[in-house]
Amino acid sequence: MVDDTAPHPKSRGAARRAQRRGPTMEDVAEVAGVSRGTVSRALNGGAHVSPEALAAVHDALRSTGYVINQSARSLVTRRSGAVAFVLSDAPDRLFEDPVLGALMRTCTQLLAERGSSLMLMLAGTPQERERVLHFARGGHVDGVLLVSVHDGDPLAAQLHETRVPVVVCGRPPSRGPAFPYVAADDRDGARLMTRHLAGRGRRRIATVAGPRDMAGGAERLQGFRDVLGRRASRRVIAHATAYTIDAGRDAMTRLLDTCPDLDAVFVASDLLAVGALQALRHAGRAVPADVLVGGFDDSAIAPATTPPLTTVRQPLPRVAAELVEVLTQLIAGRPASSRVLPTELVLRESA
Amino acid sequence: MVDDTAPHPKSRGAARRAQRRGPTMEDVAEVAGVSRGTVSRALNGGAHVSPEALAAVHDALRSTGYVINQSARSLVTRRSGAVAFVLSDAPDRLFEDPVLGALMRTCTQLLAERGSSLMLMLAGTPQERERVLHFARGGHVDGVLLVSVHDGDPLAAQLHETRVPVVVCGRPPSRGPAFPYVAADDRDGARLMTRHLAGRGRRRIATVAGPRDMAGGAERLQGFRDVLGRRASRRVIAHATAYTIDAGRDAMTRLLDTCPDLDAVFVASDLLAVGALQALRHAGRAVPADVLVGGFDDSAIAPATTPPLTTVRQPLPRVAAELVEVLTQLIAGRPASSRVLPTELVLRESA
DNA sequence: CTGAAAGCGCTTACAG
DNA sequence: CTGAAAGCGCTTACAG
Repeated sequence: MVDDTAPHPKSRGAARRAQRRGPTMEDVAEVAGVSRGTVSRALNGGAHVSPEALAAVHDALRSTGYVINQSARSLVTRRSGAVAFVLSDAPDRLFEDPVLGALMRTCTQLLAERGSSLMLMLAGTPQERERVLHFARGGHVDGVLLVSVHDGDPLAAQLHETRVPVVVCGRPPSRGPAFPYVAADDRDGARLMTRHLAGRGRRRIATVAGPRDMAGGAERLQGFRDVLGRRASRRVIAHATAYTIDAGRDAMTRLLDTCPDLDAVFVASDLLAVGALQALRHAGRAVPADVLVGGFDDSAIAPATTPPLTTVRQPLPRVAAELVEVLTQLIAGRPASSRVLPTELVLRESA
Repeated sequence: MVDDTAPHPKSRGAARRAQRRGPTMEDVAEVAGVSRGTVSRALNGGAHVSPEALAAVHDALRSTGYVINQSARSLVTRRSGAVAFVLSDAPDRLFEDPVLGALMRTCTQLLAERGSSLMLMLAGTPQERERVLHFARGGHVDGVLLVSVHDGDPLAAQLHETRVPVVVCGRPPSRGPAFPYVAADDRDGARLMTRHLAGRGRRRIATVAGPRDMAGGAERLQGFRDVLGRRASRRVIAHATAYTIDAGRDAMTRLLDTCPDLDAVFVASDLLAVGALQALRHAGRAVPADVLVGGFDDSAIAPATTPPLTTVRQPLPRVAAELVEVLTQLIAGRPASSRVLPTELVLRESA
């Protein structure tokens, strides 16, 4: 006769389940009639597991409704399964930009397909940056996607010290650590647009450049200069203070002041172009009759401006895909190199 | 004489550090001259720890550069420290909307202040939804912020079964599970705008309503009807198929067809209004001279449309704050009730 | 192929 | 107030 009141293995599992803990790997093993180790192996690729055991485990998995405990797994594998999407610039107004949304969305999706998650992190303030570093050092994330870095950004250098895998979106400033990056070919895109403007017979071509210290800005301005040479005098260049509609309006207004006879303008982002169009309208200049306006990005807003915006397309889905790909390589310990993706001119009505 | 070659406790820690594992709580305890338990207590509020021990631990914390291992902590506390921000609708075009960006940004920030992280998750496809459920069941997230649910969304019901804390952004469909929600007062906002339109002497007021099955849409339409009564015939209502610029243009075009004599239109979102303005312009109707246009949201695009958009402000920062607050309560096991936040009219030039 | 066992780094009753 | 110890749920050499 056995003492039925004595606790035995089976009752433990039952009790645990009763208190809503969810089945553990031990429970699955019990149901499948194998050991915990075998269940684990079956879950992780199924190498060194017999077909029968595999089948039994799979049955047990569904019958128990097993869900792995990621914390327990992470504790031993030292992989969190998450990636930080870090907005390195003061992101107050950054979120207005559809470009960012598109990037975030595609990254989230591609990461999910690889079983990883996107953790959104802000890094505009010192405390926020400290938090990012903390996450990197503590292994809370396996890698970081660094978006919108600007010159002299302290975060990049600090991240470098943590040795966490990092890939930068956009060409990073030359003075920071040499992280791999993925960027659209900003310079060539700017050349494409500037040439287009010049090709339409305009003589006085100006540009609203991006903020001086931000990724992409310098490249696009350089492309503009490549085509225009000495004609690209300072009077013809206005730097926006941020990538926002308001900043675009202000910069365009200044441009109209310093260079009233301009007949075309290359604006370094679509959002800036929305502002530039406003300023032009306000000044009574017709687009494209009096002034040709070319944007950059081909974001969701471009076809919706008045008139619809001729712009340079950044291949955002590809940027996102390469970003995720490169980071995945890095996390796996494999080397990965930067990629620069081609841009293309998208003709609409503004130029 | 002691055998110096024998491994002893201290050498273990040193070896571990050498292989770049980072200091553990054990190391901190050793440096502070206390036990691991005391370090843990010091870290978790410092209750039942003497001032001296506390000081010693804090010194050791900085001198060792200790960073907690979140996985280990989560394993025992059953708290992940992360919250899922779930985009329940097919999010293809959703990310265009600055409203979403603002919401995400503020939530991320407020969550960070409370030591939690925002995990972005898409839930447009069955696989994506399954992933969300998996995360909820597996405790990978402590709670979920459900954004943009629509009628008949299967995710809500399934999430309910997992018993994970959920708070919905926007008024959830009446037939789903009764999650607490945080919403702007859509109905009252719509009334405000419709009354404003009527107050400016317009006789033929139409509306571009949101998609039939989406959160907010029904409420805003109801508010419109509240004011207009029987005058709100079907001819005067066009439903957009999504909250996008394109859908706004299409809906406005249809409206112009069915109700060519309209002299004012209440558009259920700013992004839709951008499209509506395009359609109006294309049809040669001057805004506001011929047609008054009122939007909803007061998103970043509103001041930048042509003409600047009169709209209804949703208090997004407050929505985000309440969302985080309610979810925090729920996670802590305290009950929390829904909140509806007041909206206000923002007068610009379109109406 | 498979099981027993050690170990990942914490937290938290339990004694004292 | 504090330490010793159990335990959270996994993975992964190590034997067999």
